[in-house]
Amino acid sequence: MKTETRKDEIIKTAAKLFKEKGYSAVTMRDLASAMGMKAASLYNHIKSKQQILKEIIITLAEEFTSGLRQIQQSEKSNIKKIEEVVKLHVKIASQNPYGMASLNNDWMHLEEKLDYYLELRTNYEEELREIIAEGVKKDEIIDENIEIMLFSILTTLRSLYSWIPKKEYRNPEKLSQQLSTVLIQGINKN
Amino acid sequence: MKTETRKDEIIKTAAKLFKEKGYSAVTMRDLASAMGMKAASLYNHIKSKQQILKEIIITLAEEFTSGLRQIQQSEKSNIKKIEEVVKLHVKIASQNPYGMASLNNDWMHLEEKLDYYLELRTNYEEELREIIAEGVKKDEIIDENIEIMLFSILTTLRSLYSWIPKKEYRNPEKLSQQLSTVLIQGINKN
DNA sequence: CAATGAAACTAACACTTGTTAGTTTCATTG
DNA sequence: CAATGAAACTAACAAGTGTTAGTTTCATTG
Repeated sequence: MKTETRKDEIIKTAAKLFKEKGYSAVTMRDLASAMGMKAASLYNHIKSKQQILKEIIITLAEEFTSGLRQIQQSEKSNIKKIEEVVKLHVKIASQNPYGMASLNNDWMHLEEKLDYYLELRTNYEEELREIIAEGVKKDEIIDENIEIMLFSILTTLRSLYSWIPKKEYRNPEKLSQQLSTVLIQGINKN
Repeated sequence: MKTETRKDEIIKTAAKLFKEKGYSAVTMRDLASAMGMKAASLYNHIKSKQQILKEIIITLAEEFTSGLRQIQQSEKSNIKKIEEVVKLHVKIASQNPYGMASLNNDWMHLEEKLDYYLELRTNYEEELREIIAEGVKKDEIIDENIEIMLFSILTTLRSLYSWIPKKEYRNPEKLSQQLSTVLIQGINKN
């Protein structure tokens, strides 16, 4: 683990600002000011505003992709696989909640890398859909509309970044376990 | 139901554009071009770009607030109340998915009305939290972390706008029912 | 048919945007 | 101590921003 470069600091700061106002509303002067420098100085470290967004989003998207692939290849039940997916999202969102905001809200501002991002995203959804479908086939999961189950789980997990900074969610183990319970068992007592 | 004014058309078109690129990335020239006119002409109908955002968001936020108040005042079980909340979200998101995108993603760009919006939002969350807490107290709902149940339900409902335009969700009755099942009963078969 | 008024237009404004070019600062190193 | 190189700076740019002022178009109406 090498020490953090100036470029890394800029990207981290940018992610924080992007979370608050969105990519388009953050100017290079805003970012420079948050870094304690002038806008032009940023360009000693980064190539463009666009590149910052790209690095934030693509890094995260690839983390999700490789994380899910590992889960997919394991020999667990499909319910257990979903629990692992919950853990994956909690872990990544805990490590980088700011970046997750860009991933969720600013992906459409990717330029050259937009198609690549969409490919990763589509594949991710498809693999998760298959886990659910397998679960239904093997009688682990109720025979309800698969798209709705997928939607419900995925949107909850995708929004994690906005709740995780609150103090009651500092413990990723506990959060993952509680979230799994709610998503899988529901909230009904009977 | 009076006929749609030019102003209404502008706001509707703006909501569509805001959904695709976000408030900050949509210019008045983009909006004008989508309306088939020049940017300056927009100002015959609207006061400012900011006013468009305000009308989109505040209208929706107030719809949610009054909708939830009615549910709260009814004499149903808390589980039934949650089912009604699901219906409310499905109904509003079906009617105005574009506006919902602004409500979810661009509320931070409200200026004078930001505090008012945040008040409505906080109250909404608090009332829903109370329904869940009541449900737990009355043994209708499992005694799990209330914040997590609230989070899970609310984020799913808040993201509805992005899935509803897909054809399989055209039937609001069916969608509400299926969503309620998944959110309340979970996905587990046992 | 003259007057009205809604709704478009052209032209321009002051300011902000991302980015580039070239320069300065200064601790580290041969 | 001279040379290096990372990291800041100033100044400027071309393009784009929201918005205003004043004007034109033209169907509707008294």
